[in-house]
Amino acid sequence: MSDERVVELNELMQSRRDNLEKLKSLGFNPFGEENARFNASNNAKELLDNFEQYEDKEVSLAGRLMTMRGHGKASFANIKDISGTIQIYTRLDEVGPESFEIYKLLDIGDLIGIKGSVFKTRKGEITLRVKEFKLLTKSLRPLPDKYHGLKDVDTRYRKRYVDLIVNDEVMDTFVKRSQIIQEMRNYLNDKGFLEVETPVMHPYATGAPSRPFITHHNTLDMQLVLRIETELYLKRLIVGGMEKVYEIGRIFRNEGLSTRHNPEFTSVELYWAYHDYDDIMKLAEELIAHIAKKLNGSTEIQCEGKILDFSTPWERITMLDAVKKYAGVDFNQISSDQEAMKVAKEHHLPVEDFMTWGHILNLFFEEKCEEHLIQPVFVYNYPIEVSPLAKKKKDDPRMTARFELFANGRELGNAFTELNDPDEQRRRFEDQLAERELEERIEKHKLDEDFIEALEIGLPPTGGIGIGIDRLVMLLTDSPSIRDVILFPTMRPK
RNA sequence: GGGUCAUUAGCUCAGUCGGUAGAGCAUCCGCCUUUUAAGCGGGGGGUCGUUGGUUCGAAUCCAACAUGACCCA
Repeated sequence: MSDERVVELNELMQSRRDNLEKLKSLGFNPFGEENARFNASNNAKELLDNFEQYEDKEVSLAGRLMTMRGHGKASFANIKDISGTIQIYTRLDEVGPESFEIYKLLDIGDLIGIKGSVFKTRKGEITLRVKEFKLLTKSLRPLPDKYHGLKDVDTRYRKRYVDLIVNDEVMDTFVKRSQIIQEMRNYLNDKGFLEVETPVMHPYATGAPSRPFITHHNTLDMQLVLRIETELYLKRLIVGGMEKVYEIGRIFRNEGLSTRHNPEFTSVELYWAYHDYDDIMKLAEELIAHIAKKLNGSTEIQCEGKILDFSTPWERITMLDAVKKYAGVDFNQISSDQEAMKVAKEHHLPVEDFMTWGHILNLFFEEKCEEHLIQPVFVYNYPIEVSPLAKKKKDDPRMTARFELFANGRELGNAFTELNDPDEQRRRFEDQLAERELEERIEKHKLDEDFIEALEIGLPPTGGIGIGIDRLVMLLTDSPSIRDVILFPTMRPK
């Protein structure tokens, strides 16, 4: 720390550094001890929930000092740990004059360890009566207002550590996020799925229609891209005989930011050999119902003022029926691309020249139906044009054995019976690439020859699904923005 | 990419018609041994996002830029 820097400190920070210097001069340097463990006997919630058990008993606790209310020769304060907040009460005549002098050098935000006993104040608040305390870390910057907290969203996302300290619901959301992922693993592991890790850095972008982030490997002197999906590597593992695999991991898409999109996000993809999309549908609804029940004790979820019921089985509707129901257009009565285009224009949909019957059906679905899908629902049988990796329906070659699951008007997952015919897969990839060129959107896409080769070795009949973890967490924690469920969302540097 | 809004003390916010800025919390000093948004008395703290412009004079009006939020594509 240069002298120049010290001069820039404002009054609030200077006062904390002054207190630190006073503590050091008294022989207490909170940063100076390498053996600074503090073994707390309890957390705040245990003491609050089990007062009868702990009343007048000696306990210890560690946490952050959140508020202080001095009373001359005594003081009340609140201590917060991950479980909650408990009041402490410190008296000059109980800790002694030397300790009380040190107590007076504490600041809000300091981390302290306390030994004491539990009692109830006159007003009935369960309180820890301090016998000894130890300053574990000095906080050198002020925390936000104890009452109004930190509201500025920009600061909340950039300084998430402060957000977590002062906004309890933020901590709650991220604890739940962790539990959701844990329950997902528990469920899949119990079913015999194998968790695997496939490369994050790919030689080129494949599989999904998205722009990649591009990077470079120095020694190999080659371009690499960050993955935009995990699908093709996981299916290679099914070829290899793994039979039931899943990967929970980060995906990177070089696209816009919004309340529903962050450039890096987390997905789970799973693949199940010798099964199909019907089996995956049952697995998906059970998986999510399981997570909801573990998280909230119920399959009913409160979300944006609505009650969403995840109890199984969920509603199932074909895309054709959904479009008929919500857009009032019966694509069974439309046979040509020209006719479909005409109807789309009548409905003022943003059509593009390359679009065919299936694209337009899908466009109707996206534009007119998705927003109505509030209760959990599987929409199945997707047009082949928008499903390059899904198996064609035997009885209707325009359609694939694919479904997406929706809740609260948003897509949560995408699944299908995997296309395993290598020659058809090659044709679909080629069509997809040709379409990309027409759209002039995508660069650096190449046909994944090695994946085709894997299919030639033989992919068993397989069902697979990808679920957006962030969107699932948004739903289950009633968070309106994806930035509320990602600890450090992508931001421009200030 | 387009539109709307926001940016004032560490935090949360006022600031009227253009006249060089206020409150609560926090902080500092004094008093206070069951308070709890503790209380009482006193003090300090600001390049009003940045850069220009208009004006005798700009937190305030105008423009550009920066960052963010919301809506649209």
